[in-house]
Amino acid sequence: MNKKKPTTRAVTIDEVASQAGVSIKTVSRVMNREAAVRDSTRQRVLAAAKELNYKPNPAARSLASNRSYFVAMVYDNPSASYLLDFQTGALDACRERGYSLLLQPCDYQSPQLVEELITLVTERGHPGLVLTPPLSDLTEVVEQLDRLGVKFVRVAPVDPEHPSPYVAVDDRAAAYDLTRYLIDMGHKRIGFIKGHPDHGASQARYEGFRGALRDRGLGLDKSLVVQGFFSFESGEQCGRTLLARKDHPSAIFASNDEMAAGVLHIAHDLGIDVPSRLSVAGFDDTPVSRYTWPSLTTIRQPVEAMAKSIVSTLITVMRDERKKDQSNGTVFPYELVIRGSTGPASR
Amino acid sequence: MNKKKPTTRAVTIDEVASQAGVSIKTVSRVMNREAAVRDSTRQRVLAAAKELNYKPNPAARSLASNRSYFVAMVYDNPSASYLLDFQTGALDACRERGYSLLLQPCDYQSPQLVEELITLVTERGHPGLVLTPPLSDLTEVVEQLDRLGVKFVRVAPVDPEHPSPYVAVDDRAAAYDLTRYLIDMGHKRIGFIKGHPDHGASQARYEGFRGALRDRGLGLDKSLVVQGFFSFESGEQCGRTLLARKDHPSAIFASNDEMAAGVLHIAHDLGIDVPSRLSVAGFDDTPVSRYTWPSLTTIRQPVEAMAKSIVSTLITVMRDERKKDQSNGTVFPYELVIRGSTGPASR
DNA sequence: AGCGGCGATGACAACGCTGTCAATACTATA
DNA sequence: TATAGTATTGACAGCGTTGTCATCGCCGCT
Repeated sequence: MNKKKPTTRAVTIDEVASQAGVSIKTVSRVMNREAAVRDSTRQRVLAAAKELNYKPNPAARSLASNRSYFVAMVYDNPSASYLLDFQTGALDACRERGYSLLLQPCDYQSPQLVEELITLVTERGHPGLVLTPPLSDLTEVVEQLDRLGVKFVRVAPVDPEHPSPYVAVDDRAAAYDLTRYLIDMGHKRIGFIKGHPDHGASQARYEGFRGALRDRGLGLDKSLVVQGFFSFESGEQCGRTLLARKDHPSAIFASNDEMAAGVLHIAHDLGIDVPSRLSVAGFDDTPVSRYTWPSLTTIRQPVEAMAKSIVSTLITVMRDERKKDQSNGTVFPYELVIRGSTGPASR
Repeated sequence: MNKKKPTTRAVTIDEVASQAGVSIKTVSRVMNREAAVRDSTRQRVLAAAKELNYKPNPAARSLASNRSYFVAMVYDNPSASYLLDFQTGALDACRERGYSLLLQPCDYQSPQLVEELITLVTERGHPGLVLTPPLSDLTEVVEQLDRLGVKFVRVAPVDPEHPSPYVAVDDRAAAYDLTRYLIDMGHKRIGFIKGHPDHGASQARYEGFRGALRDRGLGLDKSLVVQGFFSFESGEQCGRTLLARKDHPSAIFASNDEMAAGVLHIAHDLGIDVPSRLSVAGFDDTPVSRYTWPSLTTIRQPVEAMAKSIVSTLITVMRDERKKDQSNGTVFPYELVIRGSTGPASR
């Protein structure tokens, strides 16, 4: 029976080698998918490895090769659900390729940021880095890492100029679509809560918003645009600002779900019914968007798929010196999710 | 052709040794906090290490010592905010001790669970494991891991019998307090939504609820107790059940915040005002509890601190530094957080 | 048949650190 | 001052893998 009792002792390469009747070096070649191995030999080795349930020892591997089998996710204070989704996708990609995921929380404003990352990189045997927003937009960091030969990829960078690979959604277009939807529901005075100014997406979303107003022939009323910081509290504050006036906007588009939740709170406080007297929309489709009352109209991003994709790319970069002519970015589709927090403008 | 990028090279132990004028073995001793080093020597080595910014190479370390410098967090589908909080605390403890955190999502119902964990353990050089609920309650898993000599700790286990270290809060007492608070607000008919039956905490919370009713001389109306599964959707469903009747309870205690959020949704749907006609309470004080309207009365657990503490303990266990007579569990304090979703019973 | 070339393989020395155990430097005591 | 006993320290051999380079066949070609 193949039901072997699980053992905690690892099988070494020598055992596989003698089982297959080859040298350990050949086993190593097979395990690393190197080309120069006769196919019959490869099969024999693979069979032996499988039978013995051999797994290369990662410590020995990275010691000998000075390579890393780690991907480090670098983030600063993300929303919990974003982190979870991203991790799930990243872990998925890692598992497929036999890598592990490290977590590197950090402070994007720290002057020692690059230094810290370098420390991480050298300490851990040169893992690849995944820079999530807003780190993906720190030009100086990106350039220094590049100069030092650190392999990295970026998530949702504003500036796709840098040749490092990235994933993103078209924030501008998404915000445009959502705004147009609101306009088409009859809203003429729409409040906008900008996202954290250090996140590239904030600017893009704002531009999408303005673009839709323009294309629909509505002017931009600057007094209806307020600066938020992606937090629930900032959403409350902005909501208070926008809703204080008697002639408050009939719709508010917040640059993320948490701020939209804050706006809803204030609307409830003020006794403004949603959506009959006020429509509220968010962005990201985090679980939050379903916990609020009413549920939020928002934009869904395929965060998990994006994470999986970009981490997979990163691993490719770490391994192969991927072809230089390949396009460096992937843009994923978004989806407008309409829920109860938006409705036709009342008159 | 072989263009050499400026690369980051790690400082090795030899350099520190010669800088400090000792053997590499002595440096090794200092880095591992071994006792048998004269204090003056230690200082000299530490100074040299600091000056050169030396960091031991973890791969070499674990290869040579057959020890792991990893802690693996094993979890099944947790709430995002729990995961984030826990990770933050766990990472904190790891950083302090120079360890790294691995993530191991898994399916607690999988028959191959133990096998998978064993694979992880052997592949990764015997990391310590942190079992989060409901994995901490799988007796068979716990016993097998123990038998195989895997080092692990448990989070919020029902059954603290097993000698492995654990952290928890007193779920029973917390639920008791929250229930008593509701009763003291004048509620006599209180609905209860049980948590996922596979989570140990569910039972404890239910017991606390019943205990408070009993101590306050209120009978348990079984028709007001429904089974949930910790999800928002199950909360909605249970809420619908409890609120369908004309004489619905005047308060509902859900075993976690997400289910409480579901109840609020239904209450809104049915036009039942909260808290004037219905009080709703949750458990966990996740961010969700502030996004709902009204904000949720709930129980706060110091998840981050608990994570830090238990991971720190795990590392101690991994290093064999733990005194045997030490108690194996730590119970953290909880806090009753009263917000807008609960109020006096209407008459 | 002899020769160069190349694909396939193996021998062996790292990789940076820790475990073992021997060597040396102290300390207290007689 | 000598001596045993203890505290410090270092030499050296791996840990399991990969990089380098030598070797071995086998091929086609002269």
